[in-house]
Amino acid sequence: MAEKQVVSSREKILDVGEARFARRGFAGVGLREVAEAAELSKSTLFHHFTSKAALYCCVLHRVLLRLEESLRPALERSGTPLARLEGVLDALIDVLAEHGATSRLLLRAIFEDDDLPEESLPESDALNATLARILSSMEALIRKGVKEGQFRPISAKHTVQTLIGATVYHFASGDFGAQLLGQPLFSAEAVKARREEVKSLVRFGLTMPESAPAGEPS
Amino acid sequence: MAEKQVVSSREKILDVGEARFARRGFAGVGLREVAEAAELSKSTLFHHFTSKAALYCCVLHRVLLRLEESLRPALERSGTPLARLEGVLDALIDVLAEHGATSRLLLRAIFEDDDLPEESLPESDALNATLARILSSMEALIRKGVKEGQFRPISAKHTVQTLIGATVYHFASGDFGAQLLGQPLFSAEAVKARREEVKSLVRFGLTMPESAPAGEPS
DNA sequence: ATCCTACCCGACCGGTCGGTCGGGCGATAG
DNA sequence: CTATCGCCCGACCGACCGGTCGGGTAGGAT
Repeated sequence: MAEKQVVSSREKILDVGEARFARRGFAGVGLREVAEAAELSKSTLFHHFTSKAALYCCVLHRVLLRLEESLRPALERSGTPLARLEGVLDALIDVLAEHGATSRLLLRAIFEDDDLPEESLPESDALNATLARILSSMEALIRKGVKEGQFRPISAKHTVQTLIGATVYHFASGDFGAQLLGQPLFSAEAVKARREEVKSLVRFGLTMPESAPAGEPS
Repeated sequence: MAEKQVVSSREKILDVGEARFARRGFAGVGLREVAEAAELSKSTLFHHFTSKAALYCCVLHRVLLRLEESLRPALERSGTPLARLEGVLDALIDVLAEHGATSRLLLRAIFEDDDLPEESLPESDALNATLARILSSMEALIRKGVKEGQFRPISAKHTVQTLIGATVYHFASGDFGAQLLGQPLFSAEAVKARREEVKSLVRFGLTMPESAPAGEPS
């Protein structure tokens, strides 16, 4: 018998932790709340996880592993880099849309460097390795293909949200985002590059007709 | 005498709160920590603010007011909508780059709906009104101008970060983001529109030469 | 029957949380 | 002089925090 119950206690704790941490963040969630929602005693949490921080890392790691698994087929499929990248983004969007908590968790993990204590748990190391794997494969894909494409419409609301989102996100990323980018986020070069990029996105977004042809009659 | 000291206690509390809340979030900051950093007693915090939530709202509101003030000249300047919007984004980038805490605070305010207790403080209402003002004026500007523009280079790293950032941000926005967008974030139409938008951004980003001509010789 | 292991629990620990209370201090008004 | 007011403080509160402890229970191996 592989599983003791319909769903193991460990998985149930991770499920609850994923939902709770996504909604209120690391500091905002109490272990009593998690235990109660998982229909377990708080002591049992410490039987499965060594600390609250370890539980948090395990939750994040499971999310990243699930994400990697969802992206892998698209990454390994044959075809042009553009088609493969679009497939990856399709898969990314699908998995984010399916699990509402995933993106919140990722965003927190990316821009909340200070949630966890400074010491690095073994769980956090495994987590970072998985994240690095995902990012490097996507970056390699982008770096490989330089193609031209045709435009697609974006509504004004989508445009403003994307611009604000991308910009706020950029500067909100902190040390973690700087690590992704490979240079300090607030350096003069980075600010200048960001500015040019946003201007380009604006010009790009504004070339799109505002009415959406894809469904949505309202 | 308008000011009692070089900087009033109230402003000092707001300064400390801004930095701390940006770094660790609402639940992650204790009032003792704030009081100590502001060189005041914790009791004094409650003399100036009715509760921790009220203090948090006042911090956010001050940030938004400062942001609105920075954007106003660019918004009111004459010129084409494209030039004005670029000026607004310039100002936005400048203010975000200058105050590192601002963007983190904004991101939290946008995607952490559950940080604050459910009841709406009077402070939070004023805050939401200011946010709505800023967003509507930017959206009106975008909606007004549909122009074509020339491209600017984006590096692969910038591209992947923007794509991930914009996408994660989109799905991380939750109820607050759905309010910005005017429709549910996870509806089939929204997912489809988002997918098309991201594809367009990919094609757009990939048409850019990867070497940057604008300064930056390294 | 005995032992071991995995799993789970209630009770409890020291410490910290947001928030309250009564009073002290200095300036201004009468 | 006293009264008042804005500002500030130390001491304190009940509730809750993350984490520990000793014990209980079921099952598989011997």
